[in-house]
Amino acid sequence: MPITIEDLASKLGVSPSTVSKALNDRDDVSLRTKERVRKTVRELGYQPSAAARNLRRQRTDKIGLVVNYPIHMVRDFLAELIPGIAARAEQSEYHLILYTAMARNAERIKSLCRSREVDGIIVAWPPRASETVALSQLMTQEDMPHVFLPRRVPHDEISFVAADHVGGAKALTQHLVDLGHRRIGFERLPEVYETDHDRHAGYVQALAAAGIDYQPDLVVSADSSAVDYATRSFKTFCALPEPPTAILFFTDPVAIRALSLARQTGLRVPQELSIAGYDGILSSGVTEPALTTVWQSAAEMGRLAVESLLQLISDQRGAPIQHTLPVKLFARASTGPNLRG
Amino acid sequence: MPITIEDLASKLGVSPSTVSKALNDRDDVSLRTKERVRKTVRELGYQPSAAARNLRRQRTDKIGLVVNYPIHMVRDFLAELIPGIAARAEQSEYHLILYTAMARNAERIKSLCRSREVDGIIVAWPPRASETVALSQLMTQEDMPHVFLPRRVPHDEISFVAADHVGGAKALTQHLVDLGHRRIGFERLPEVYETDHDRHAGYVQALAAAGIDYQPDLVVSADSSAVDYATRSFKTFCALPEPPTAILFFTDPVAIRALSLARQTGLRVPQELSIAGYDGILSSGVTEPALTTVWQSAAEMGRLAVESLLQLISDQRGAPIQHTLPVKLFARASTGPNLRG
DNA sequence: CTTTCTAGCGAAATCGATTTCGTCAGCGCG
DNA sequence: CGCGCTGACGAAATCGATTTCGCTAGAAAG
Repeated sequence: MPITIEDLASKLGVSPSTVSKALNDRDDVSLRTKERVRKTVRELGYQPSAAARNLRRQRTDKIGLVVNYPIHMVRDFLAELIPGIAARAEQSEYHLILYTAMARNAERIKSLCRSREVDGIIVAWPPRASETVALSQLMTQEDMPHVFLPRRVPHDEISFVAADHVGGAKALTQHLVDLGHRRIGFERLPEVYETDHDRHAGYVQALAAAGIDYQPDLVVSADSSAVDYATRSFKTFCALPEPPTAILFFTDPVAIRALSLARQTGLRVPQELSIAGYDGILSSGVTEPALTTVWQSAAEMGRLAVESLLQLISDQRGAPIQHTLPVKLFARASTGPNLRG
Repeated sequence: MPITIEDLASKLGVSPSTVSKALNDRDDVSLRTKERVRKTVRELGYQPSAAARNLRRQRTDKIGLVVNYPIHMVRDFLAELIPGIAARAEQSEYHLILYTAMARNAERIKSLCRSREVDGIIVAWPPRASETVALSQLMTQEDMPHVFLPRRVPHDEISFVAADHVGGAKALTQHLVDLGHRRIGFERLPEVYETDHDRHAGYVQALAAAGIDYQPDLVVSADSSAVDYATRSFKTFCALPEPPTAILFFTDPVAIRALSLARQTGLRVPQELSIAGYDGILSSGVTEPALTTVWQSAAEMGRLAVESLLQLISDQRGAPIQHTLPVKLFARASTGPNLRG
């Protein structure tokens, strides 16, 4: 039903090849003919069939975003990331296709590669390095350019865009040290995650730089399988013989939960306890007191991921691209001077 | 480079047509052959080329989401909407393509229709009914099924999924009336927007039902062009000879801003002033005090939009589908009994 | 005047699937 | 035995663009 290139050609009295070449600005078409073609295209509102050109050109001008994680757990981040990706992609005449229902399913990613419905893939949130490596190998075999997000992958051949979690945790810890804290609690996840490893390293580095001894009992492993592990972690800290005067929680939601637990317990924040989060979700600015946190710009990561991917797509055999973005410290009211010595 | 149907066919010693028919489960292929084909497909990991089948079948199994609005203004809603849409679409083997950079650009929507790269379109946020109608006509001409979101369109032939803003504003107003308020401030937008019209209608209805006279000076038009119109609206309310004891703000962010302005002014919420928002953004639950608001489930709207769209796609000439979803009242701590008589 | 280019165009192949239509073998039936 | 029917398959057309490869006419060169 829509106008085809053939319709156009016969209306102009030329062949379809000429029309195609005119539209793609090849140099074996006269200027006069190009003008005529373009004029008629505008008049008729001709738009080439995406399917036909995809088939012939063997590319689609689309990139895929595979979210390999329960979406509700990363909503805030996605809310920034997706517009960031889409905006940058559209600048280069690419569009974004979303694949959300393929959690941990290598089989589906393989199908996606083979169907060739995208020219490249951004994979978000495979939290373990081992999974990441497996997925990367699979996509490499299928000749599918790809970039991982939002954490580094300890592997030279894999492209990623990550936030600098060493630097982030270090900056937060440093901030607390500057406020006079010396007993700083640190909530961590099981060490299989690179992110946890990095943040812990940042914490350790900042302590060392300040000449503070590392005290293992101030580091609490969150039992993320428990329903309300925020409460659990918080209580563990409070139950210590000598509780910390400041605590770094692993994510903002946990820290926000801790804020209200502290209120319930009658602990004043930040006078009696400083609390900091991590990740800079949208809500963190409006709590009472406002939460100190570090922020990784998801939109910026998305933008960079697209740029890296486009480069991988054009440079057939280019080197992997790895970006580590600085994170920014937001020192707010939930952290304050250590008044307990 | 990837395996084609021809490779498969020659490996099996049958024709491509037979392979295709086997995979599409046609009944002029023997069961034995089907089994053989399926087995080999699994072994080789064959996946049909999306472009080729799109071209031949004249459909793509993809739907487009056109966000016709500055994204940063609707981030919270999008964070819910997009996963809702994607999840429902993927249940039916559809995928979602995002188009964000086509604000107010009918030309680009027309191109999208003609390129046939999607089978249907969900259009989010054309705030004015006139725009909506124009876009709808355009897409109808191009034979492109489409659904609008997230507000009603005053037009019988246009499909949409909307939240019930009359009901929402009514419920909020009623809630305040129940708390003993009789001077209830209402912030509104210019009336060109259906949403504003509906909410105002709900406010008026609730007042009437409670036997309270409508007082024009309690209704403040927000000057949404001003940078900090939240402050402006708030001050206008406070400057009234007889200020309201409760205020309904147009959106949660404005209400959240009002909360902190009230704190600065020394006005206690809710004892001296009740404040309510609208839209149920994620942050609203963590303010101090927690914000009373109404919530429209964006995920649910997305789900419904996809279902409507799929139906429009299959029923070539089906009737338009219109859904108005109830909104839910979240009565929280920012509204309380009227203590000022 | 012949030969050689070159600019500009078109015919046809191509991308990889689906679908239509025709073929053929085998079977049942009169 | 001949006819029609059916089940199973393949050849070829098709979707709508792009790209390769010729072809031709006229200009330039000798």
